[in-house]
Amino acid sequence: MSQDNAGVDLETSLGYLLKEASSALRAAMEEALRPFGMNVTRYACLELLAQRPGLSNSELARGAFVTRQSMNVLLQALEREGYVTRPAEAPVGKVLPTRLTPLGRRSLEKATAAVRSVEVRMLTGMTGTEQSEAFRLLRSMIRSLRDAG
Amino acid sequence: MSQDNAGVDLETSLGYLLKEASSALRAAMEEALRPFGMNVTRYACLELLAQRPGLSNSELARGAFVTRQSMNVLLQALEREGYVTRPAEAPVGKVLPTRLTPLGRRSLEKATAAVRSVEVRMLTGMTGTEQSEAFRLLRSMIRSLRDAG
DNA sequence: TGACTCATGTCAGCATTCTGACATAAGCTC
DNA sequence: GAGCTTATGTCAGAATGCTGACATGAGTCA
Repeated sequence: MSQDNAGVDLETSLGYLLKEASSALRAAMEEALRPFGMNVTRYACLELLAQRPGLSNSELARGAFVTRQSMNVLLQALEREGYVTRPAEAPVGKVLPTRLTPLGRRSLEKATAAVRSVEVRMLTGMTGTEQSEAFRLLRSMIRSLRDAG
Repeated sequence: MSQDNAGVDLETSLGYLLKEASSALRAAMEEALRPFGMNVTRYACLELLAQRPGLSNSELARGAFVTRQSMNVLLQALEREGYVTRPAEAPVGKVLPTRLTPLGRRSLEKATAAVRSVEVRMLTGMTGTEQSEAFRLLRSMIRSLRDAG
């Protein structure tokens, strides 16, 4: 197993495990969303808009962990397909507040159940205390990464 | 804050937080690797080969969380640039065992220090016990996701 | 041996996301 | 107001990763 090397040991690296968990979660979500003709980024965008109506393109991009250019492409598609609406002109500045249409809301509701079942499955076997602890530890990692970013 | 909706509350979703942590880690690693002309997938491939020489294309793909088609493209580039070698013919079956060249090893060594510093930074403020706990909890999530995948 | 299943390497085409660039608007300082 | 910085929306091109498909080799089982 070549234990005595100078590199990062992937078997015991928390960063590698984090990537592995995230990859498994993403795969499970993509699979769950496929029947609805949706992918993770699309779902994240709709879910963000459901919880915080009027978010701008850039805010949605940050919330879905993609660039604002990528989110712009997605929003144009969602708008064309009638899932969201944006005013033709910015009420203030350049920011275009986006909102779900009834169609978008219906589409989201169907997908939400599937996504929630994936999250429930992921938490199987963990107590409430352990879930809180996982939450706290992940928050700590995020903060540390950002601080000296 | 629209608390009383039926959707997944992103503010308290462990899945969302997992994605956020993974995204922050990836961004930090890409930034750390950029000075060396490397990205995360490239680094993961070299690191895997350093720890387990002779891995095949498919095995590397699984270890780096990409498809074997993507890894194949990467390996062809790494081979062309002289970082890895593969036999012209498979010793057994179709599997082509890949190995680092001295150039590949030197390239990896320079990047490893940068990557390790990112991981150290991420773990800042966590005790050894907490790191073990994080490891255990992530493993649990991965297992649960795979089981009914 | 033959049929079946599974894993592998690889090619081609497509989808998604990114980087680079530009114009514009808001806020802040002098 | 003038100048600077920052943030935004958007377009264009490039990089990256994925799905689909095919041929091939190994293992299993009747």
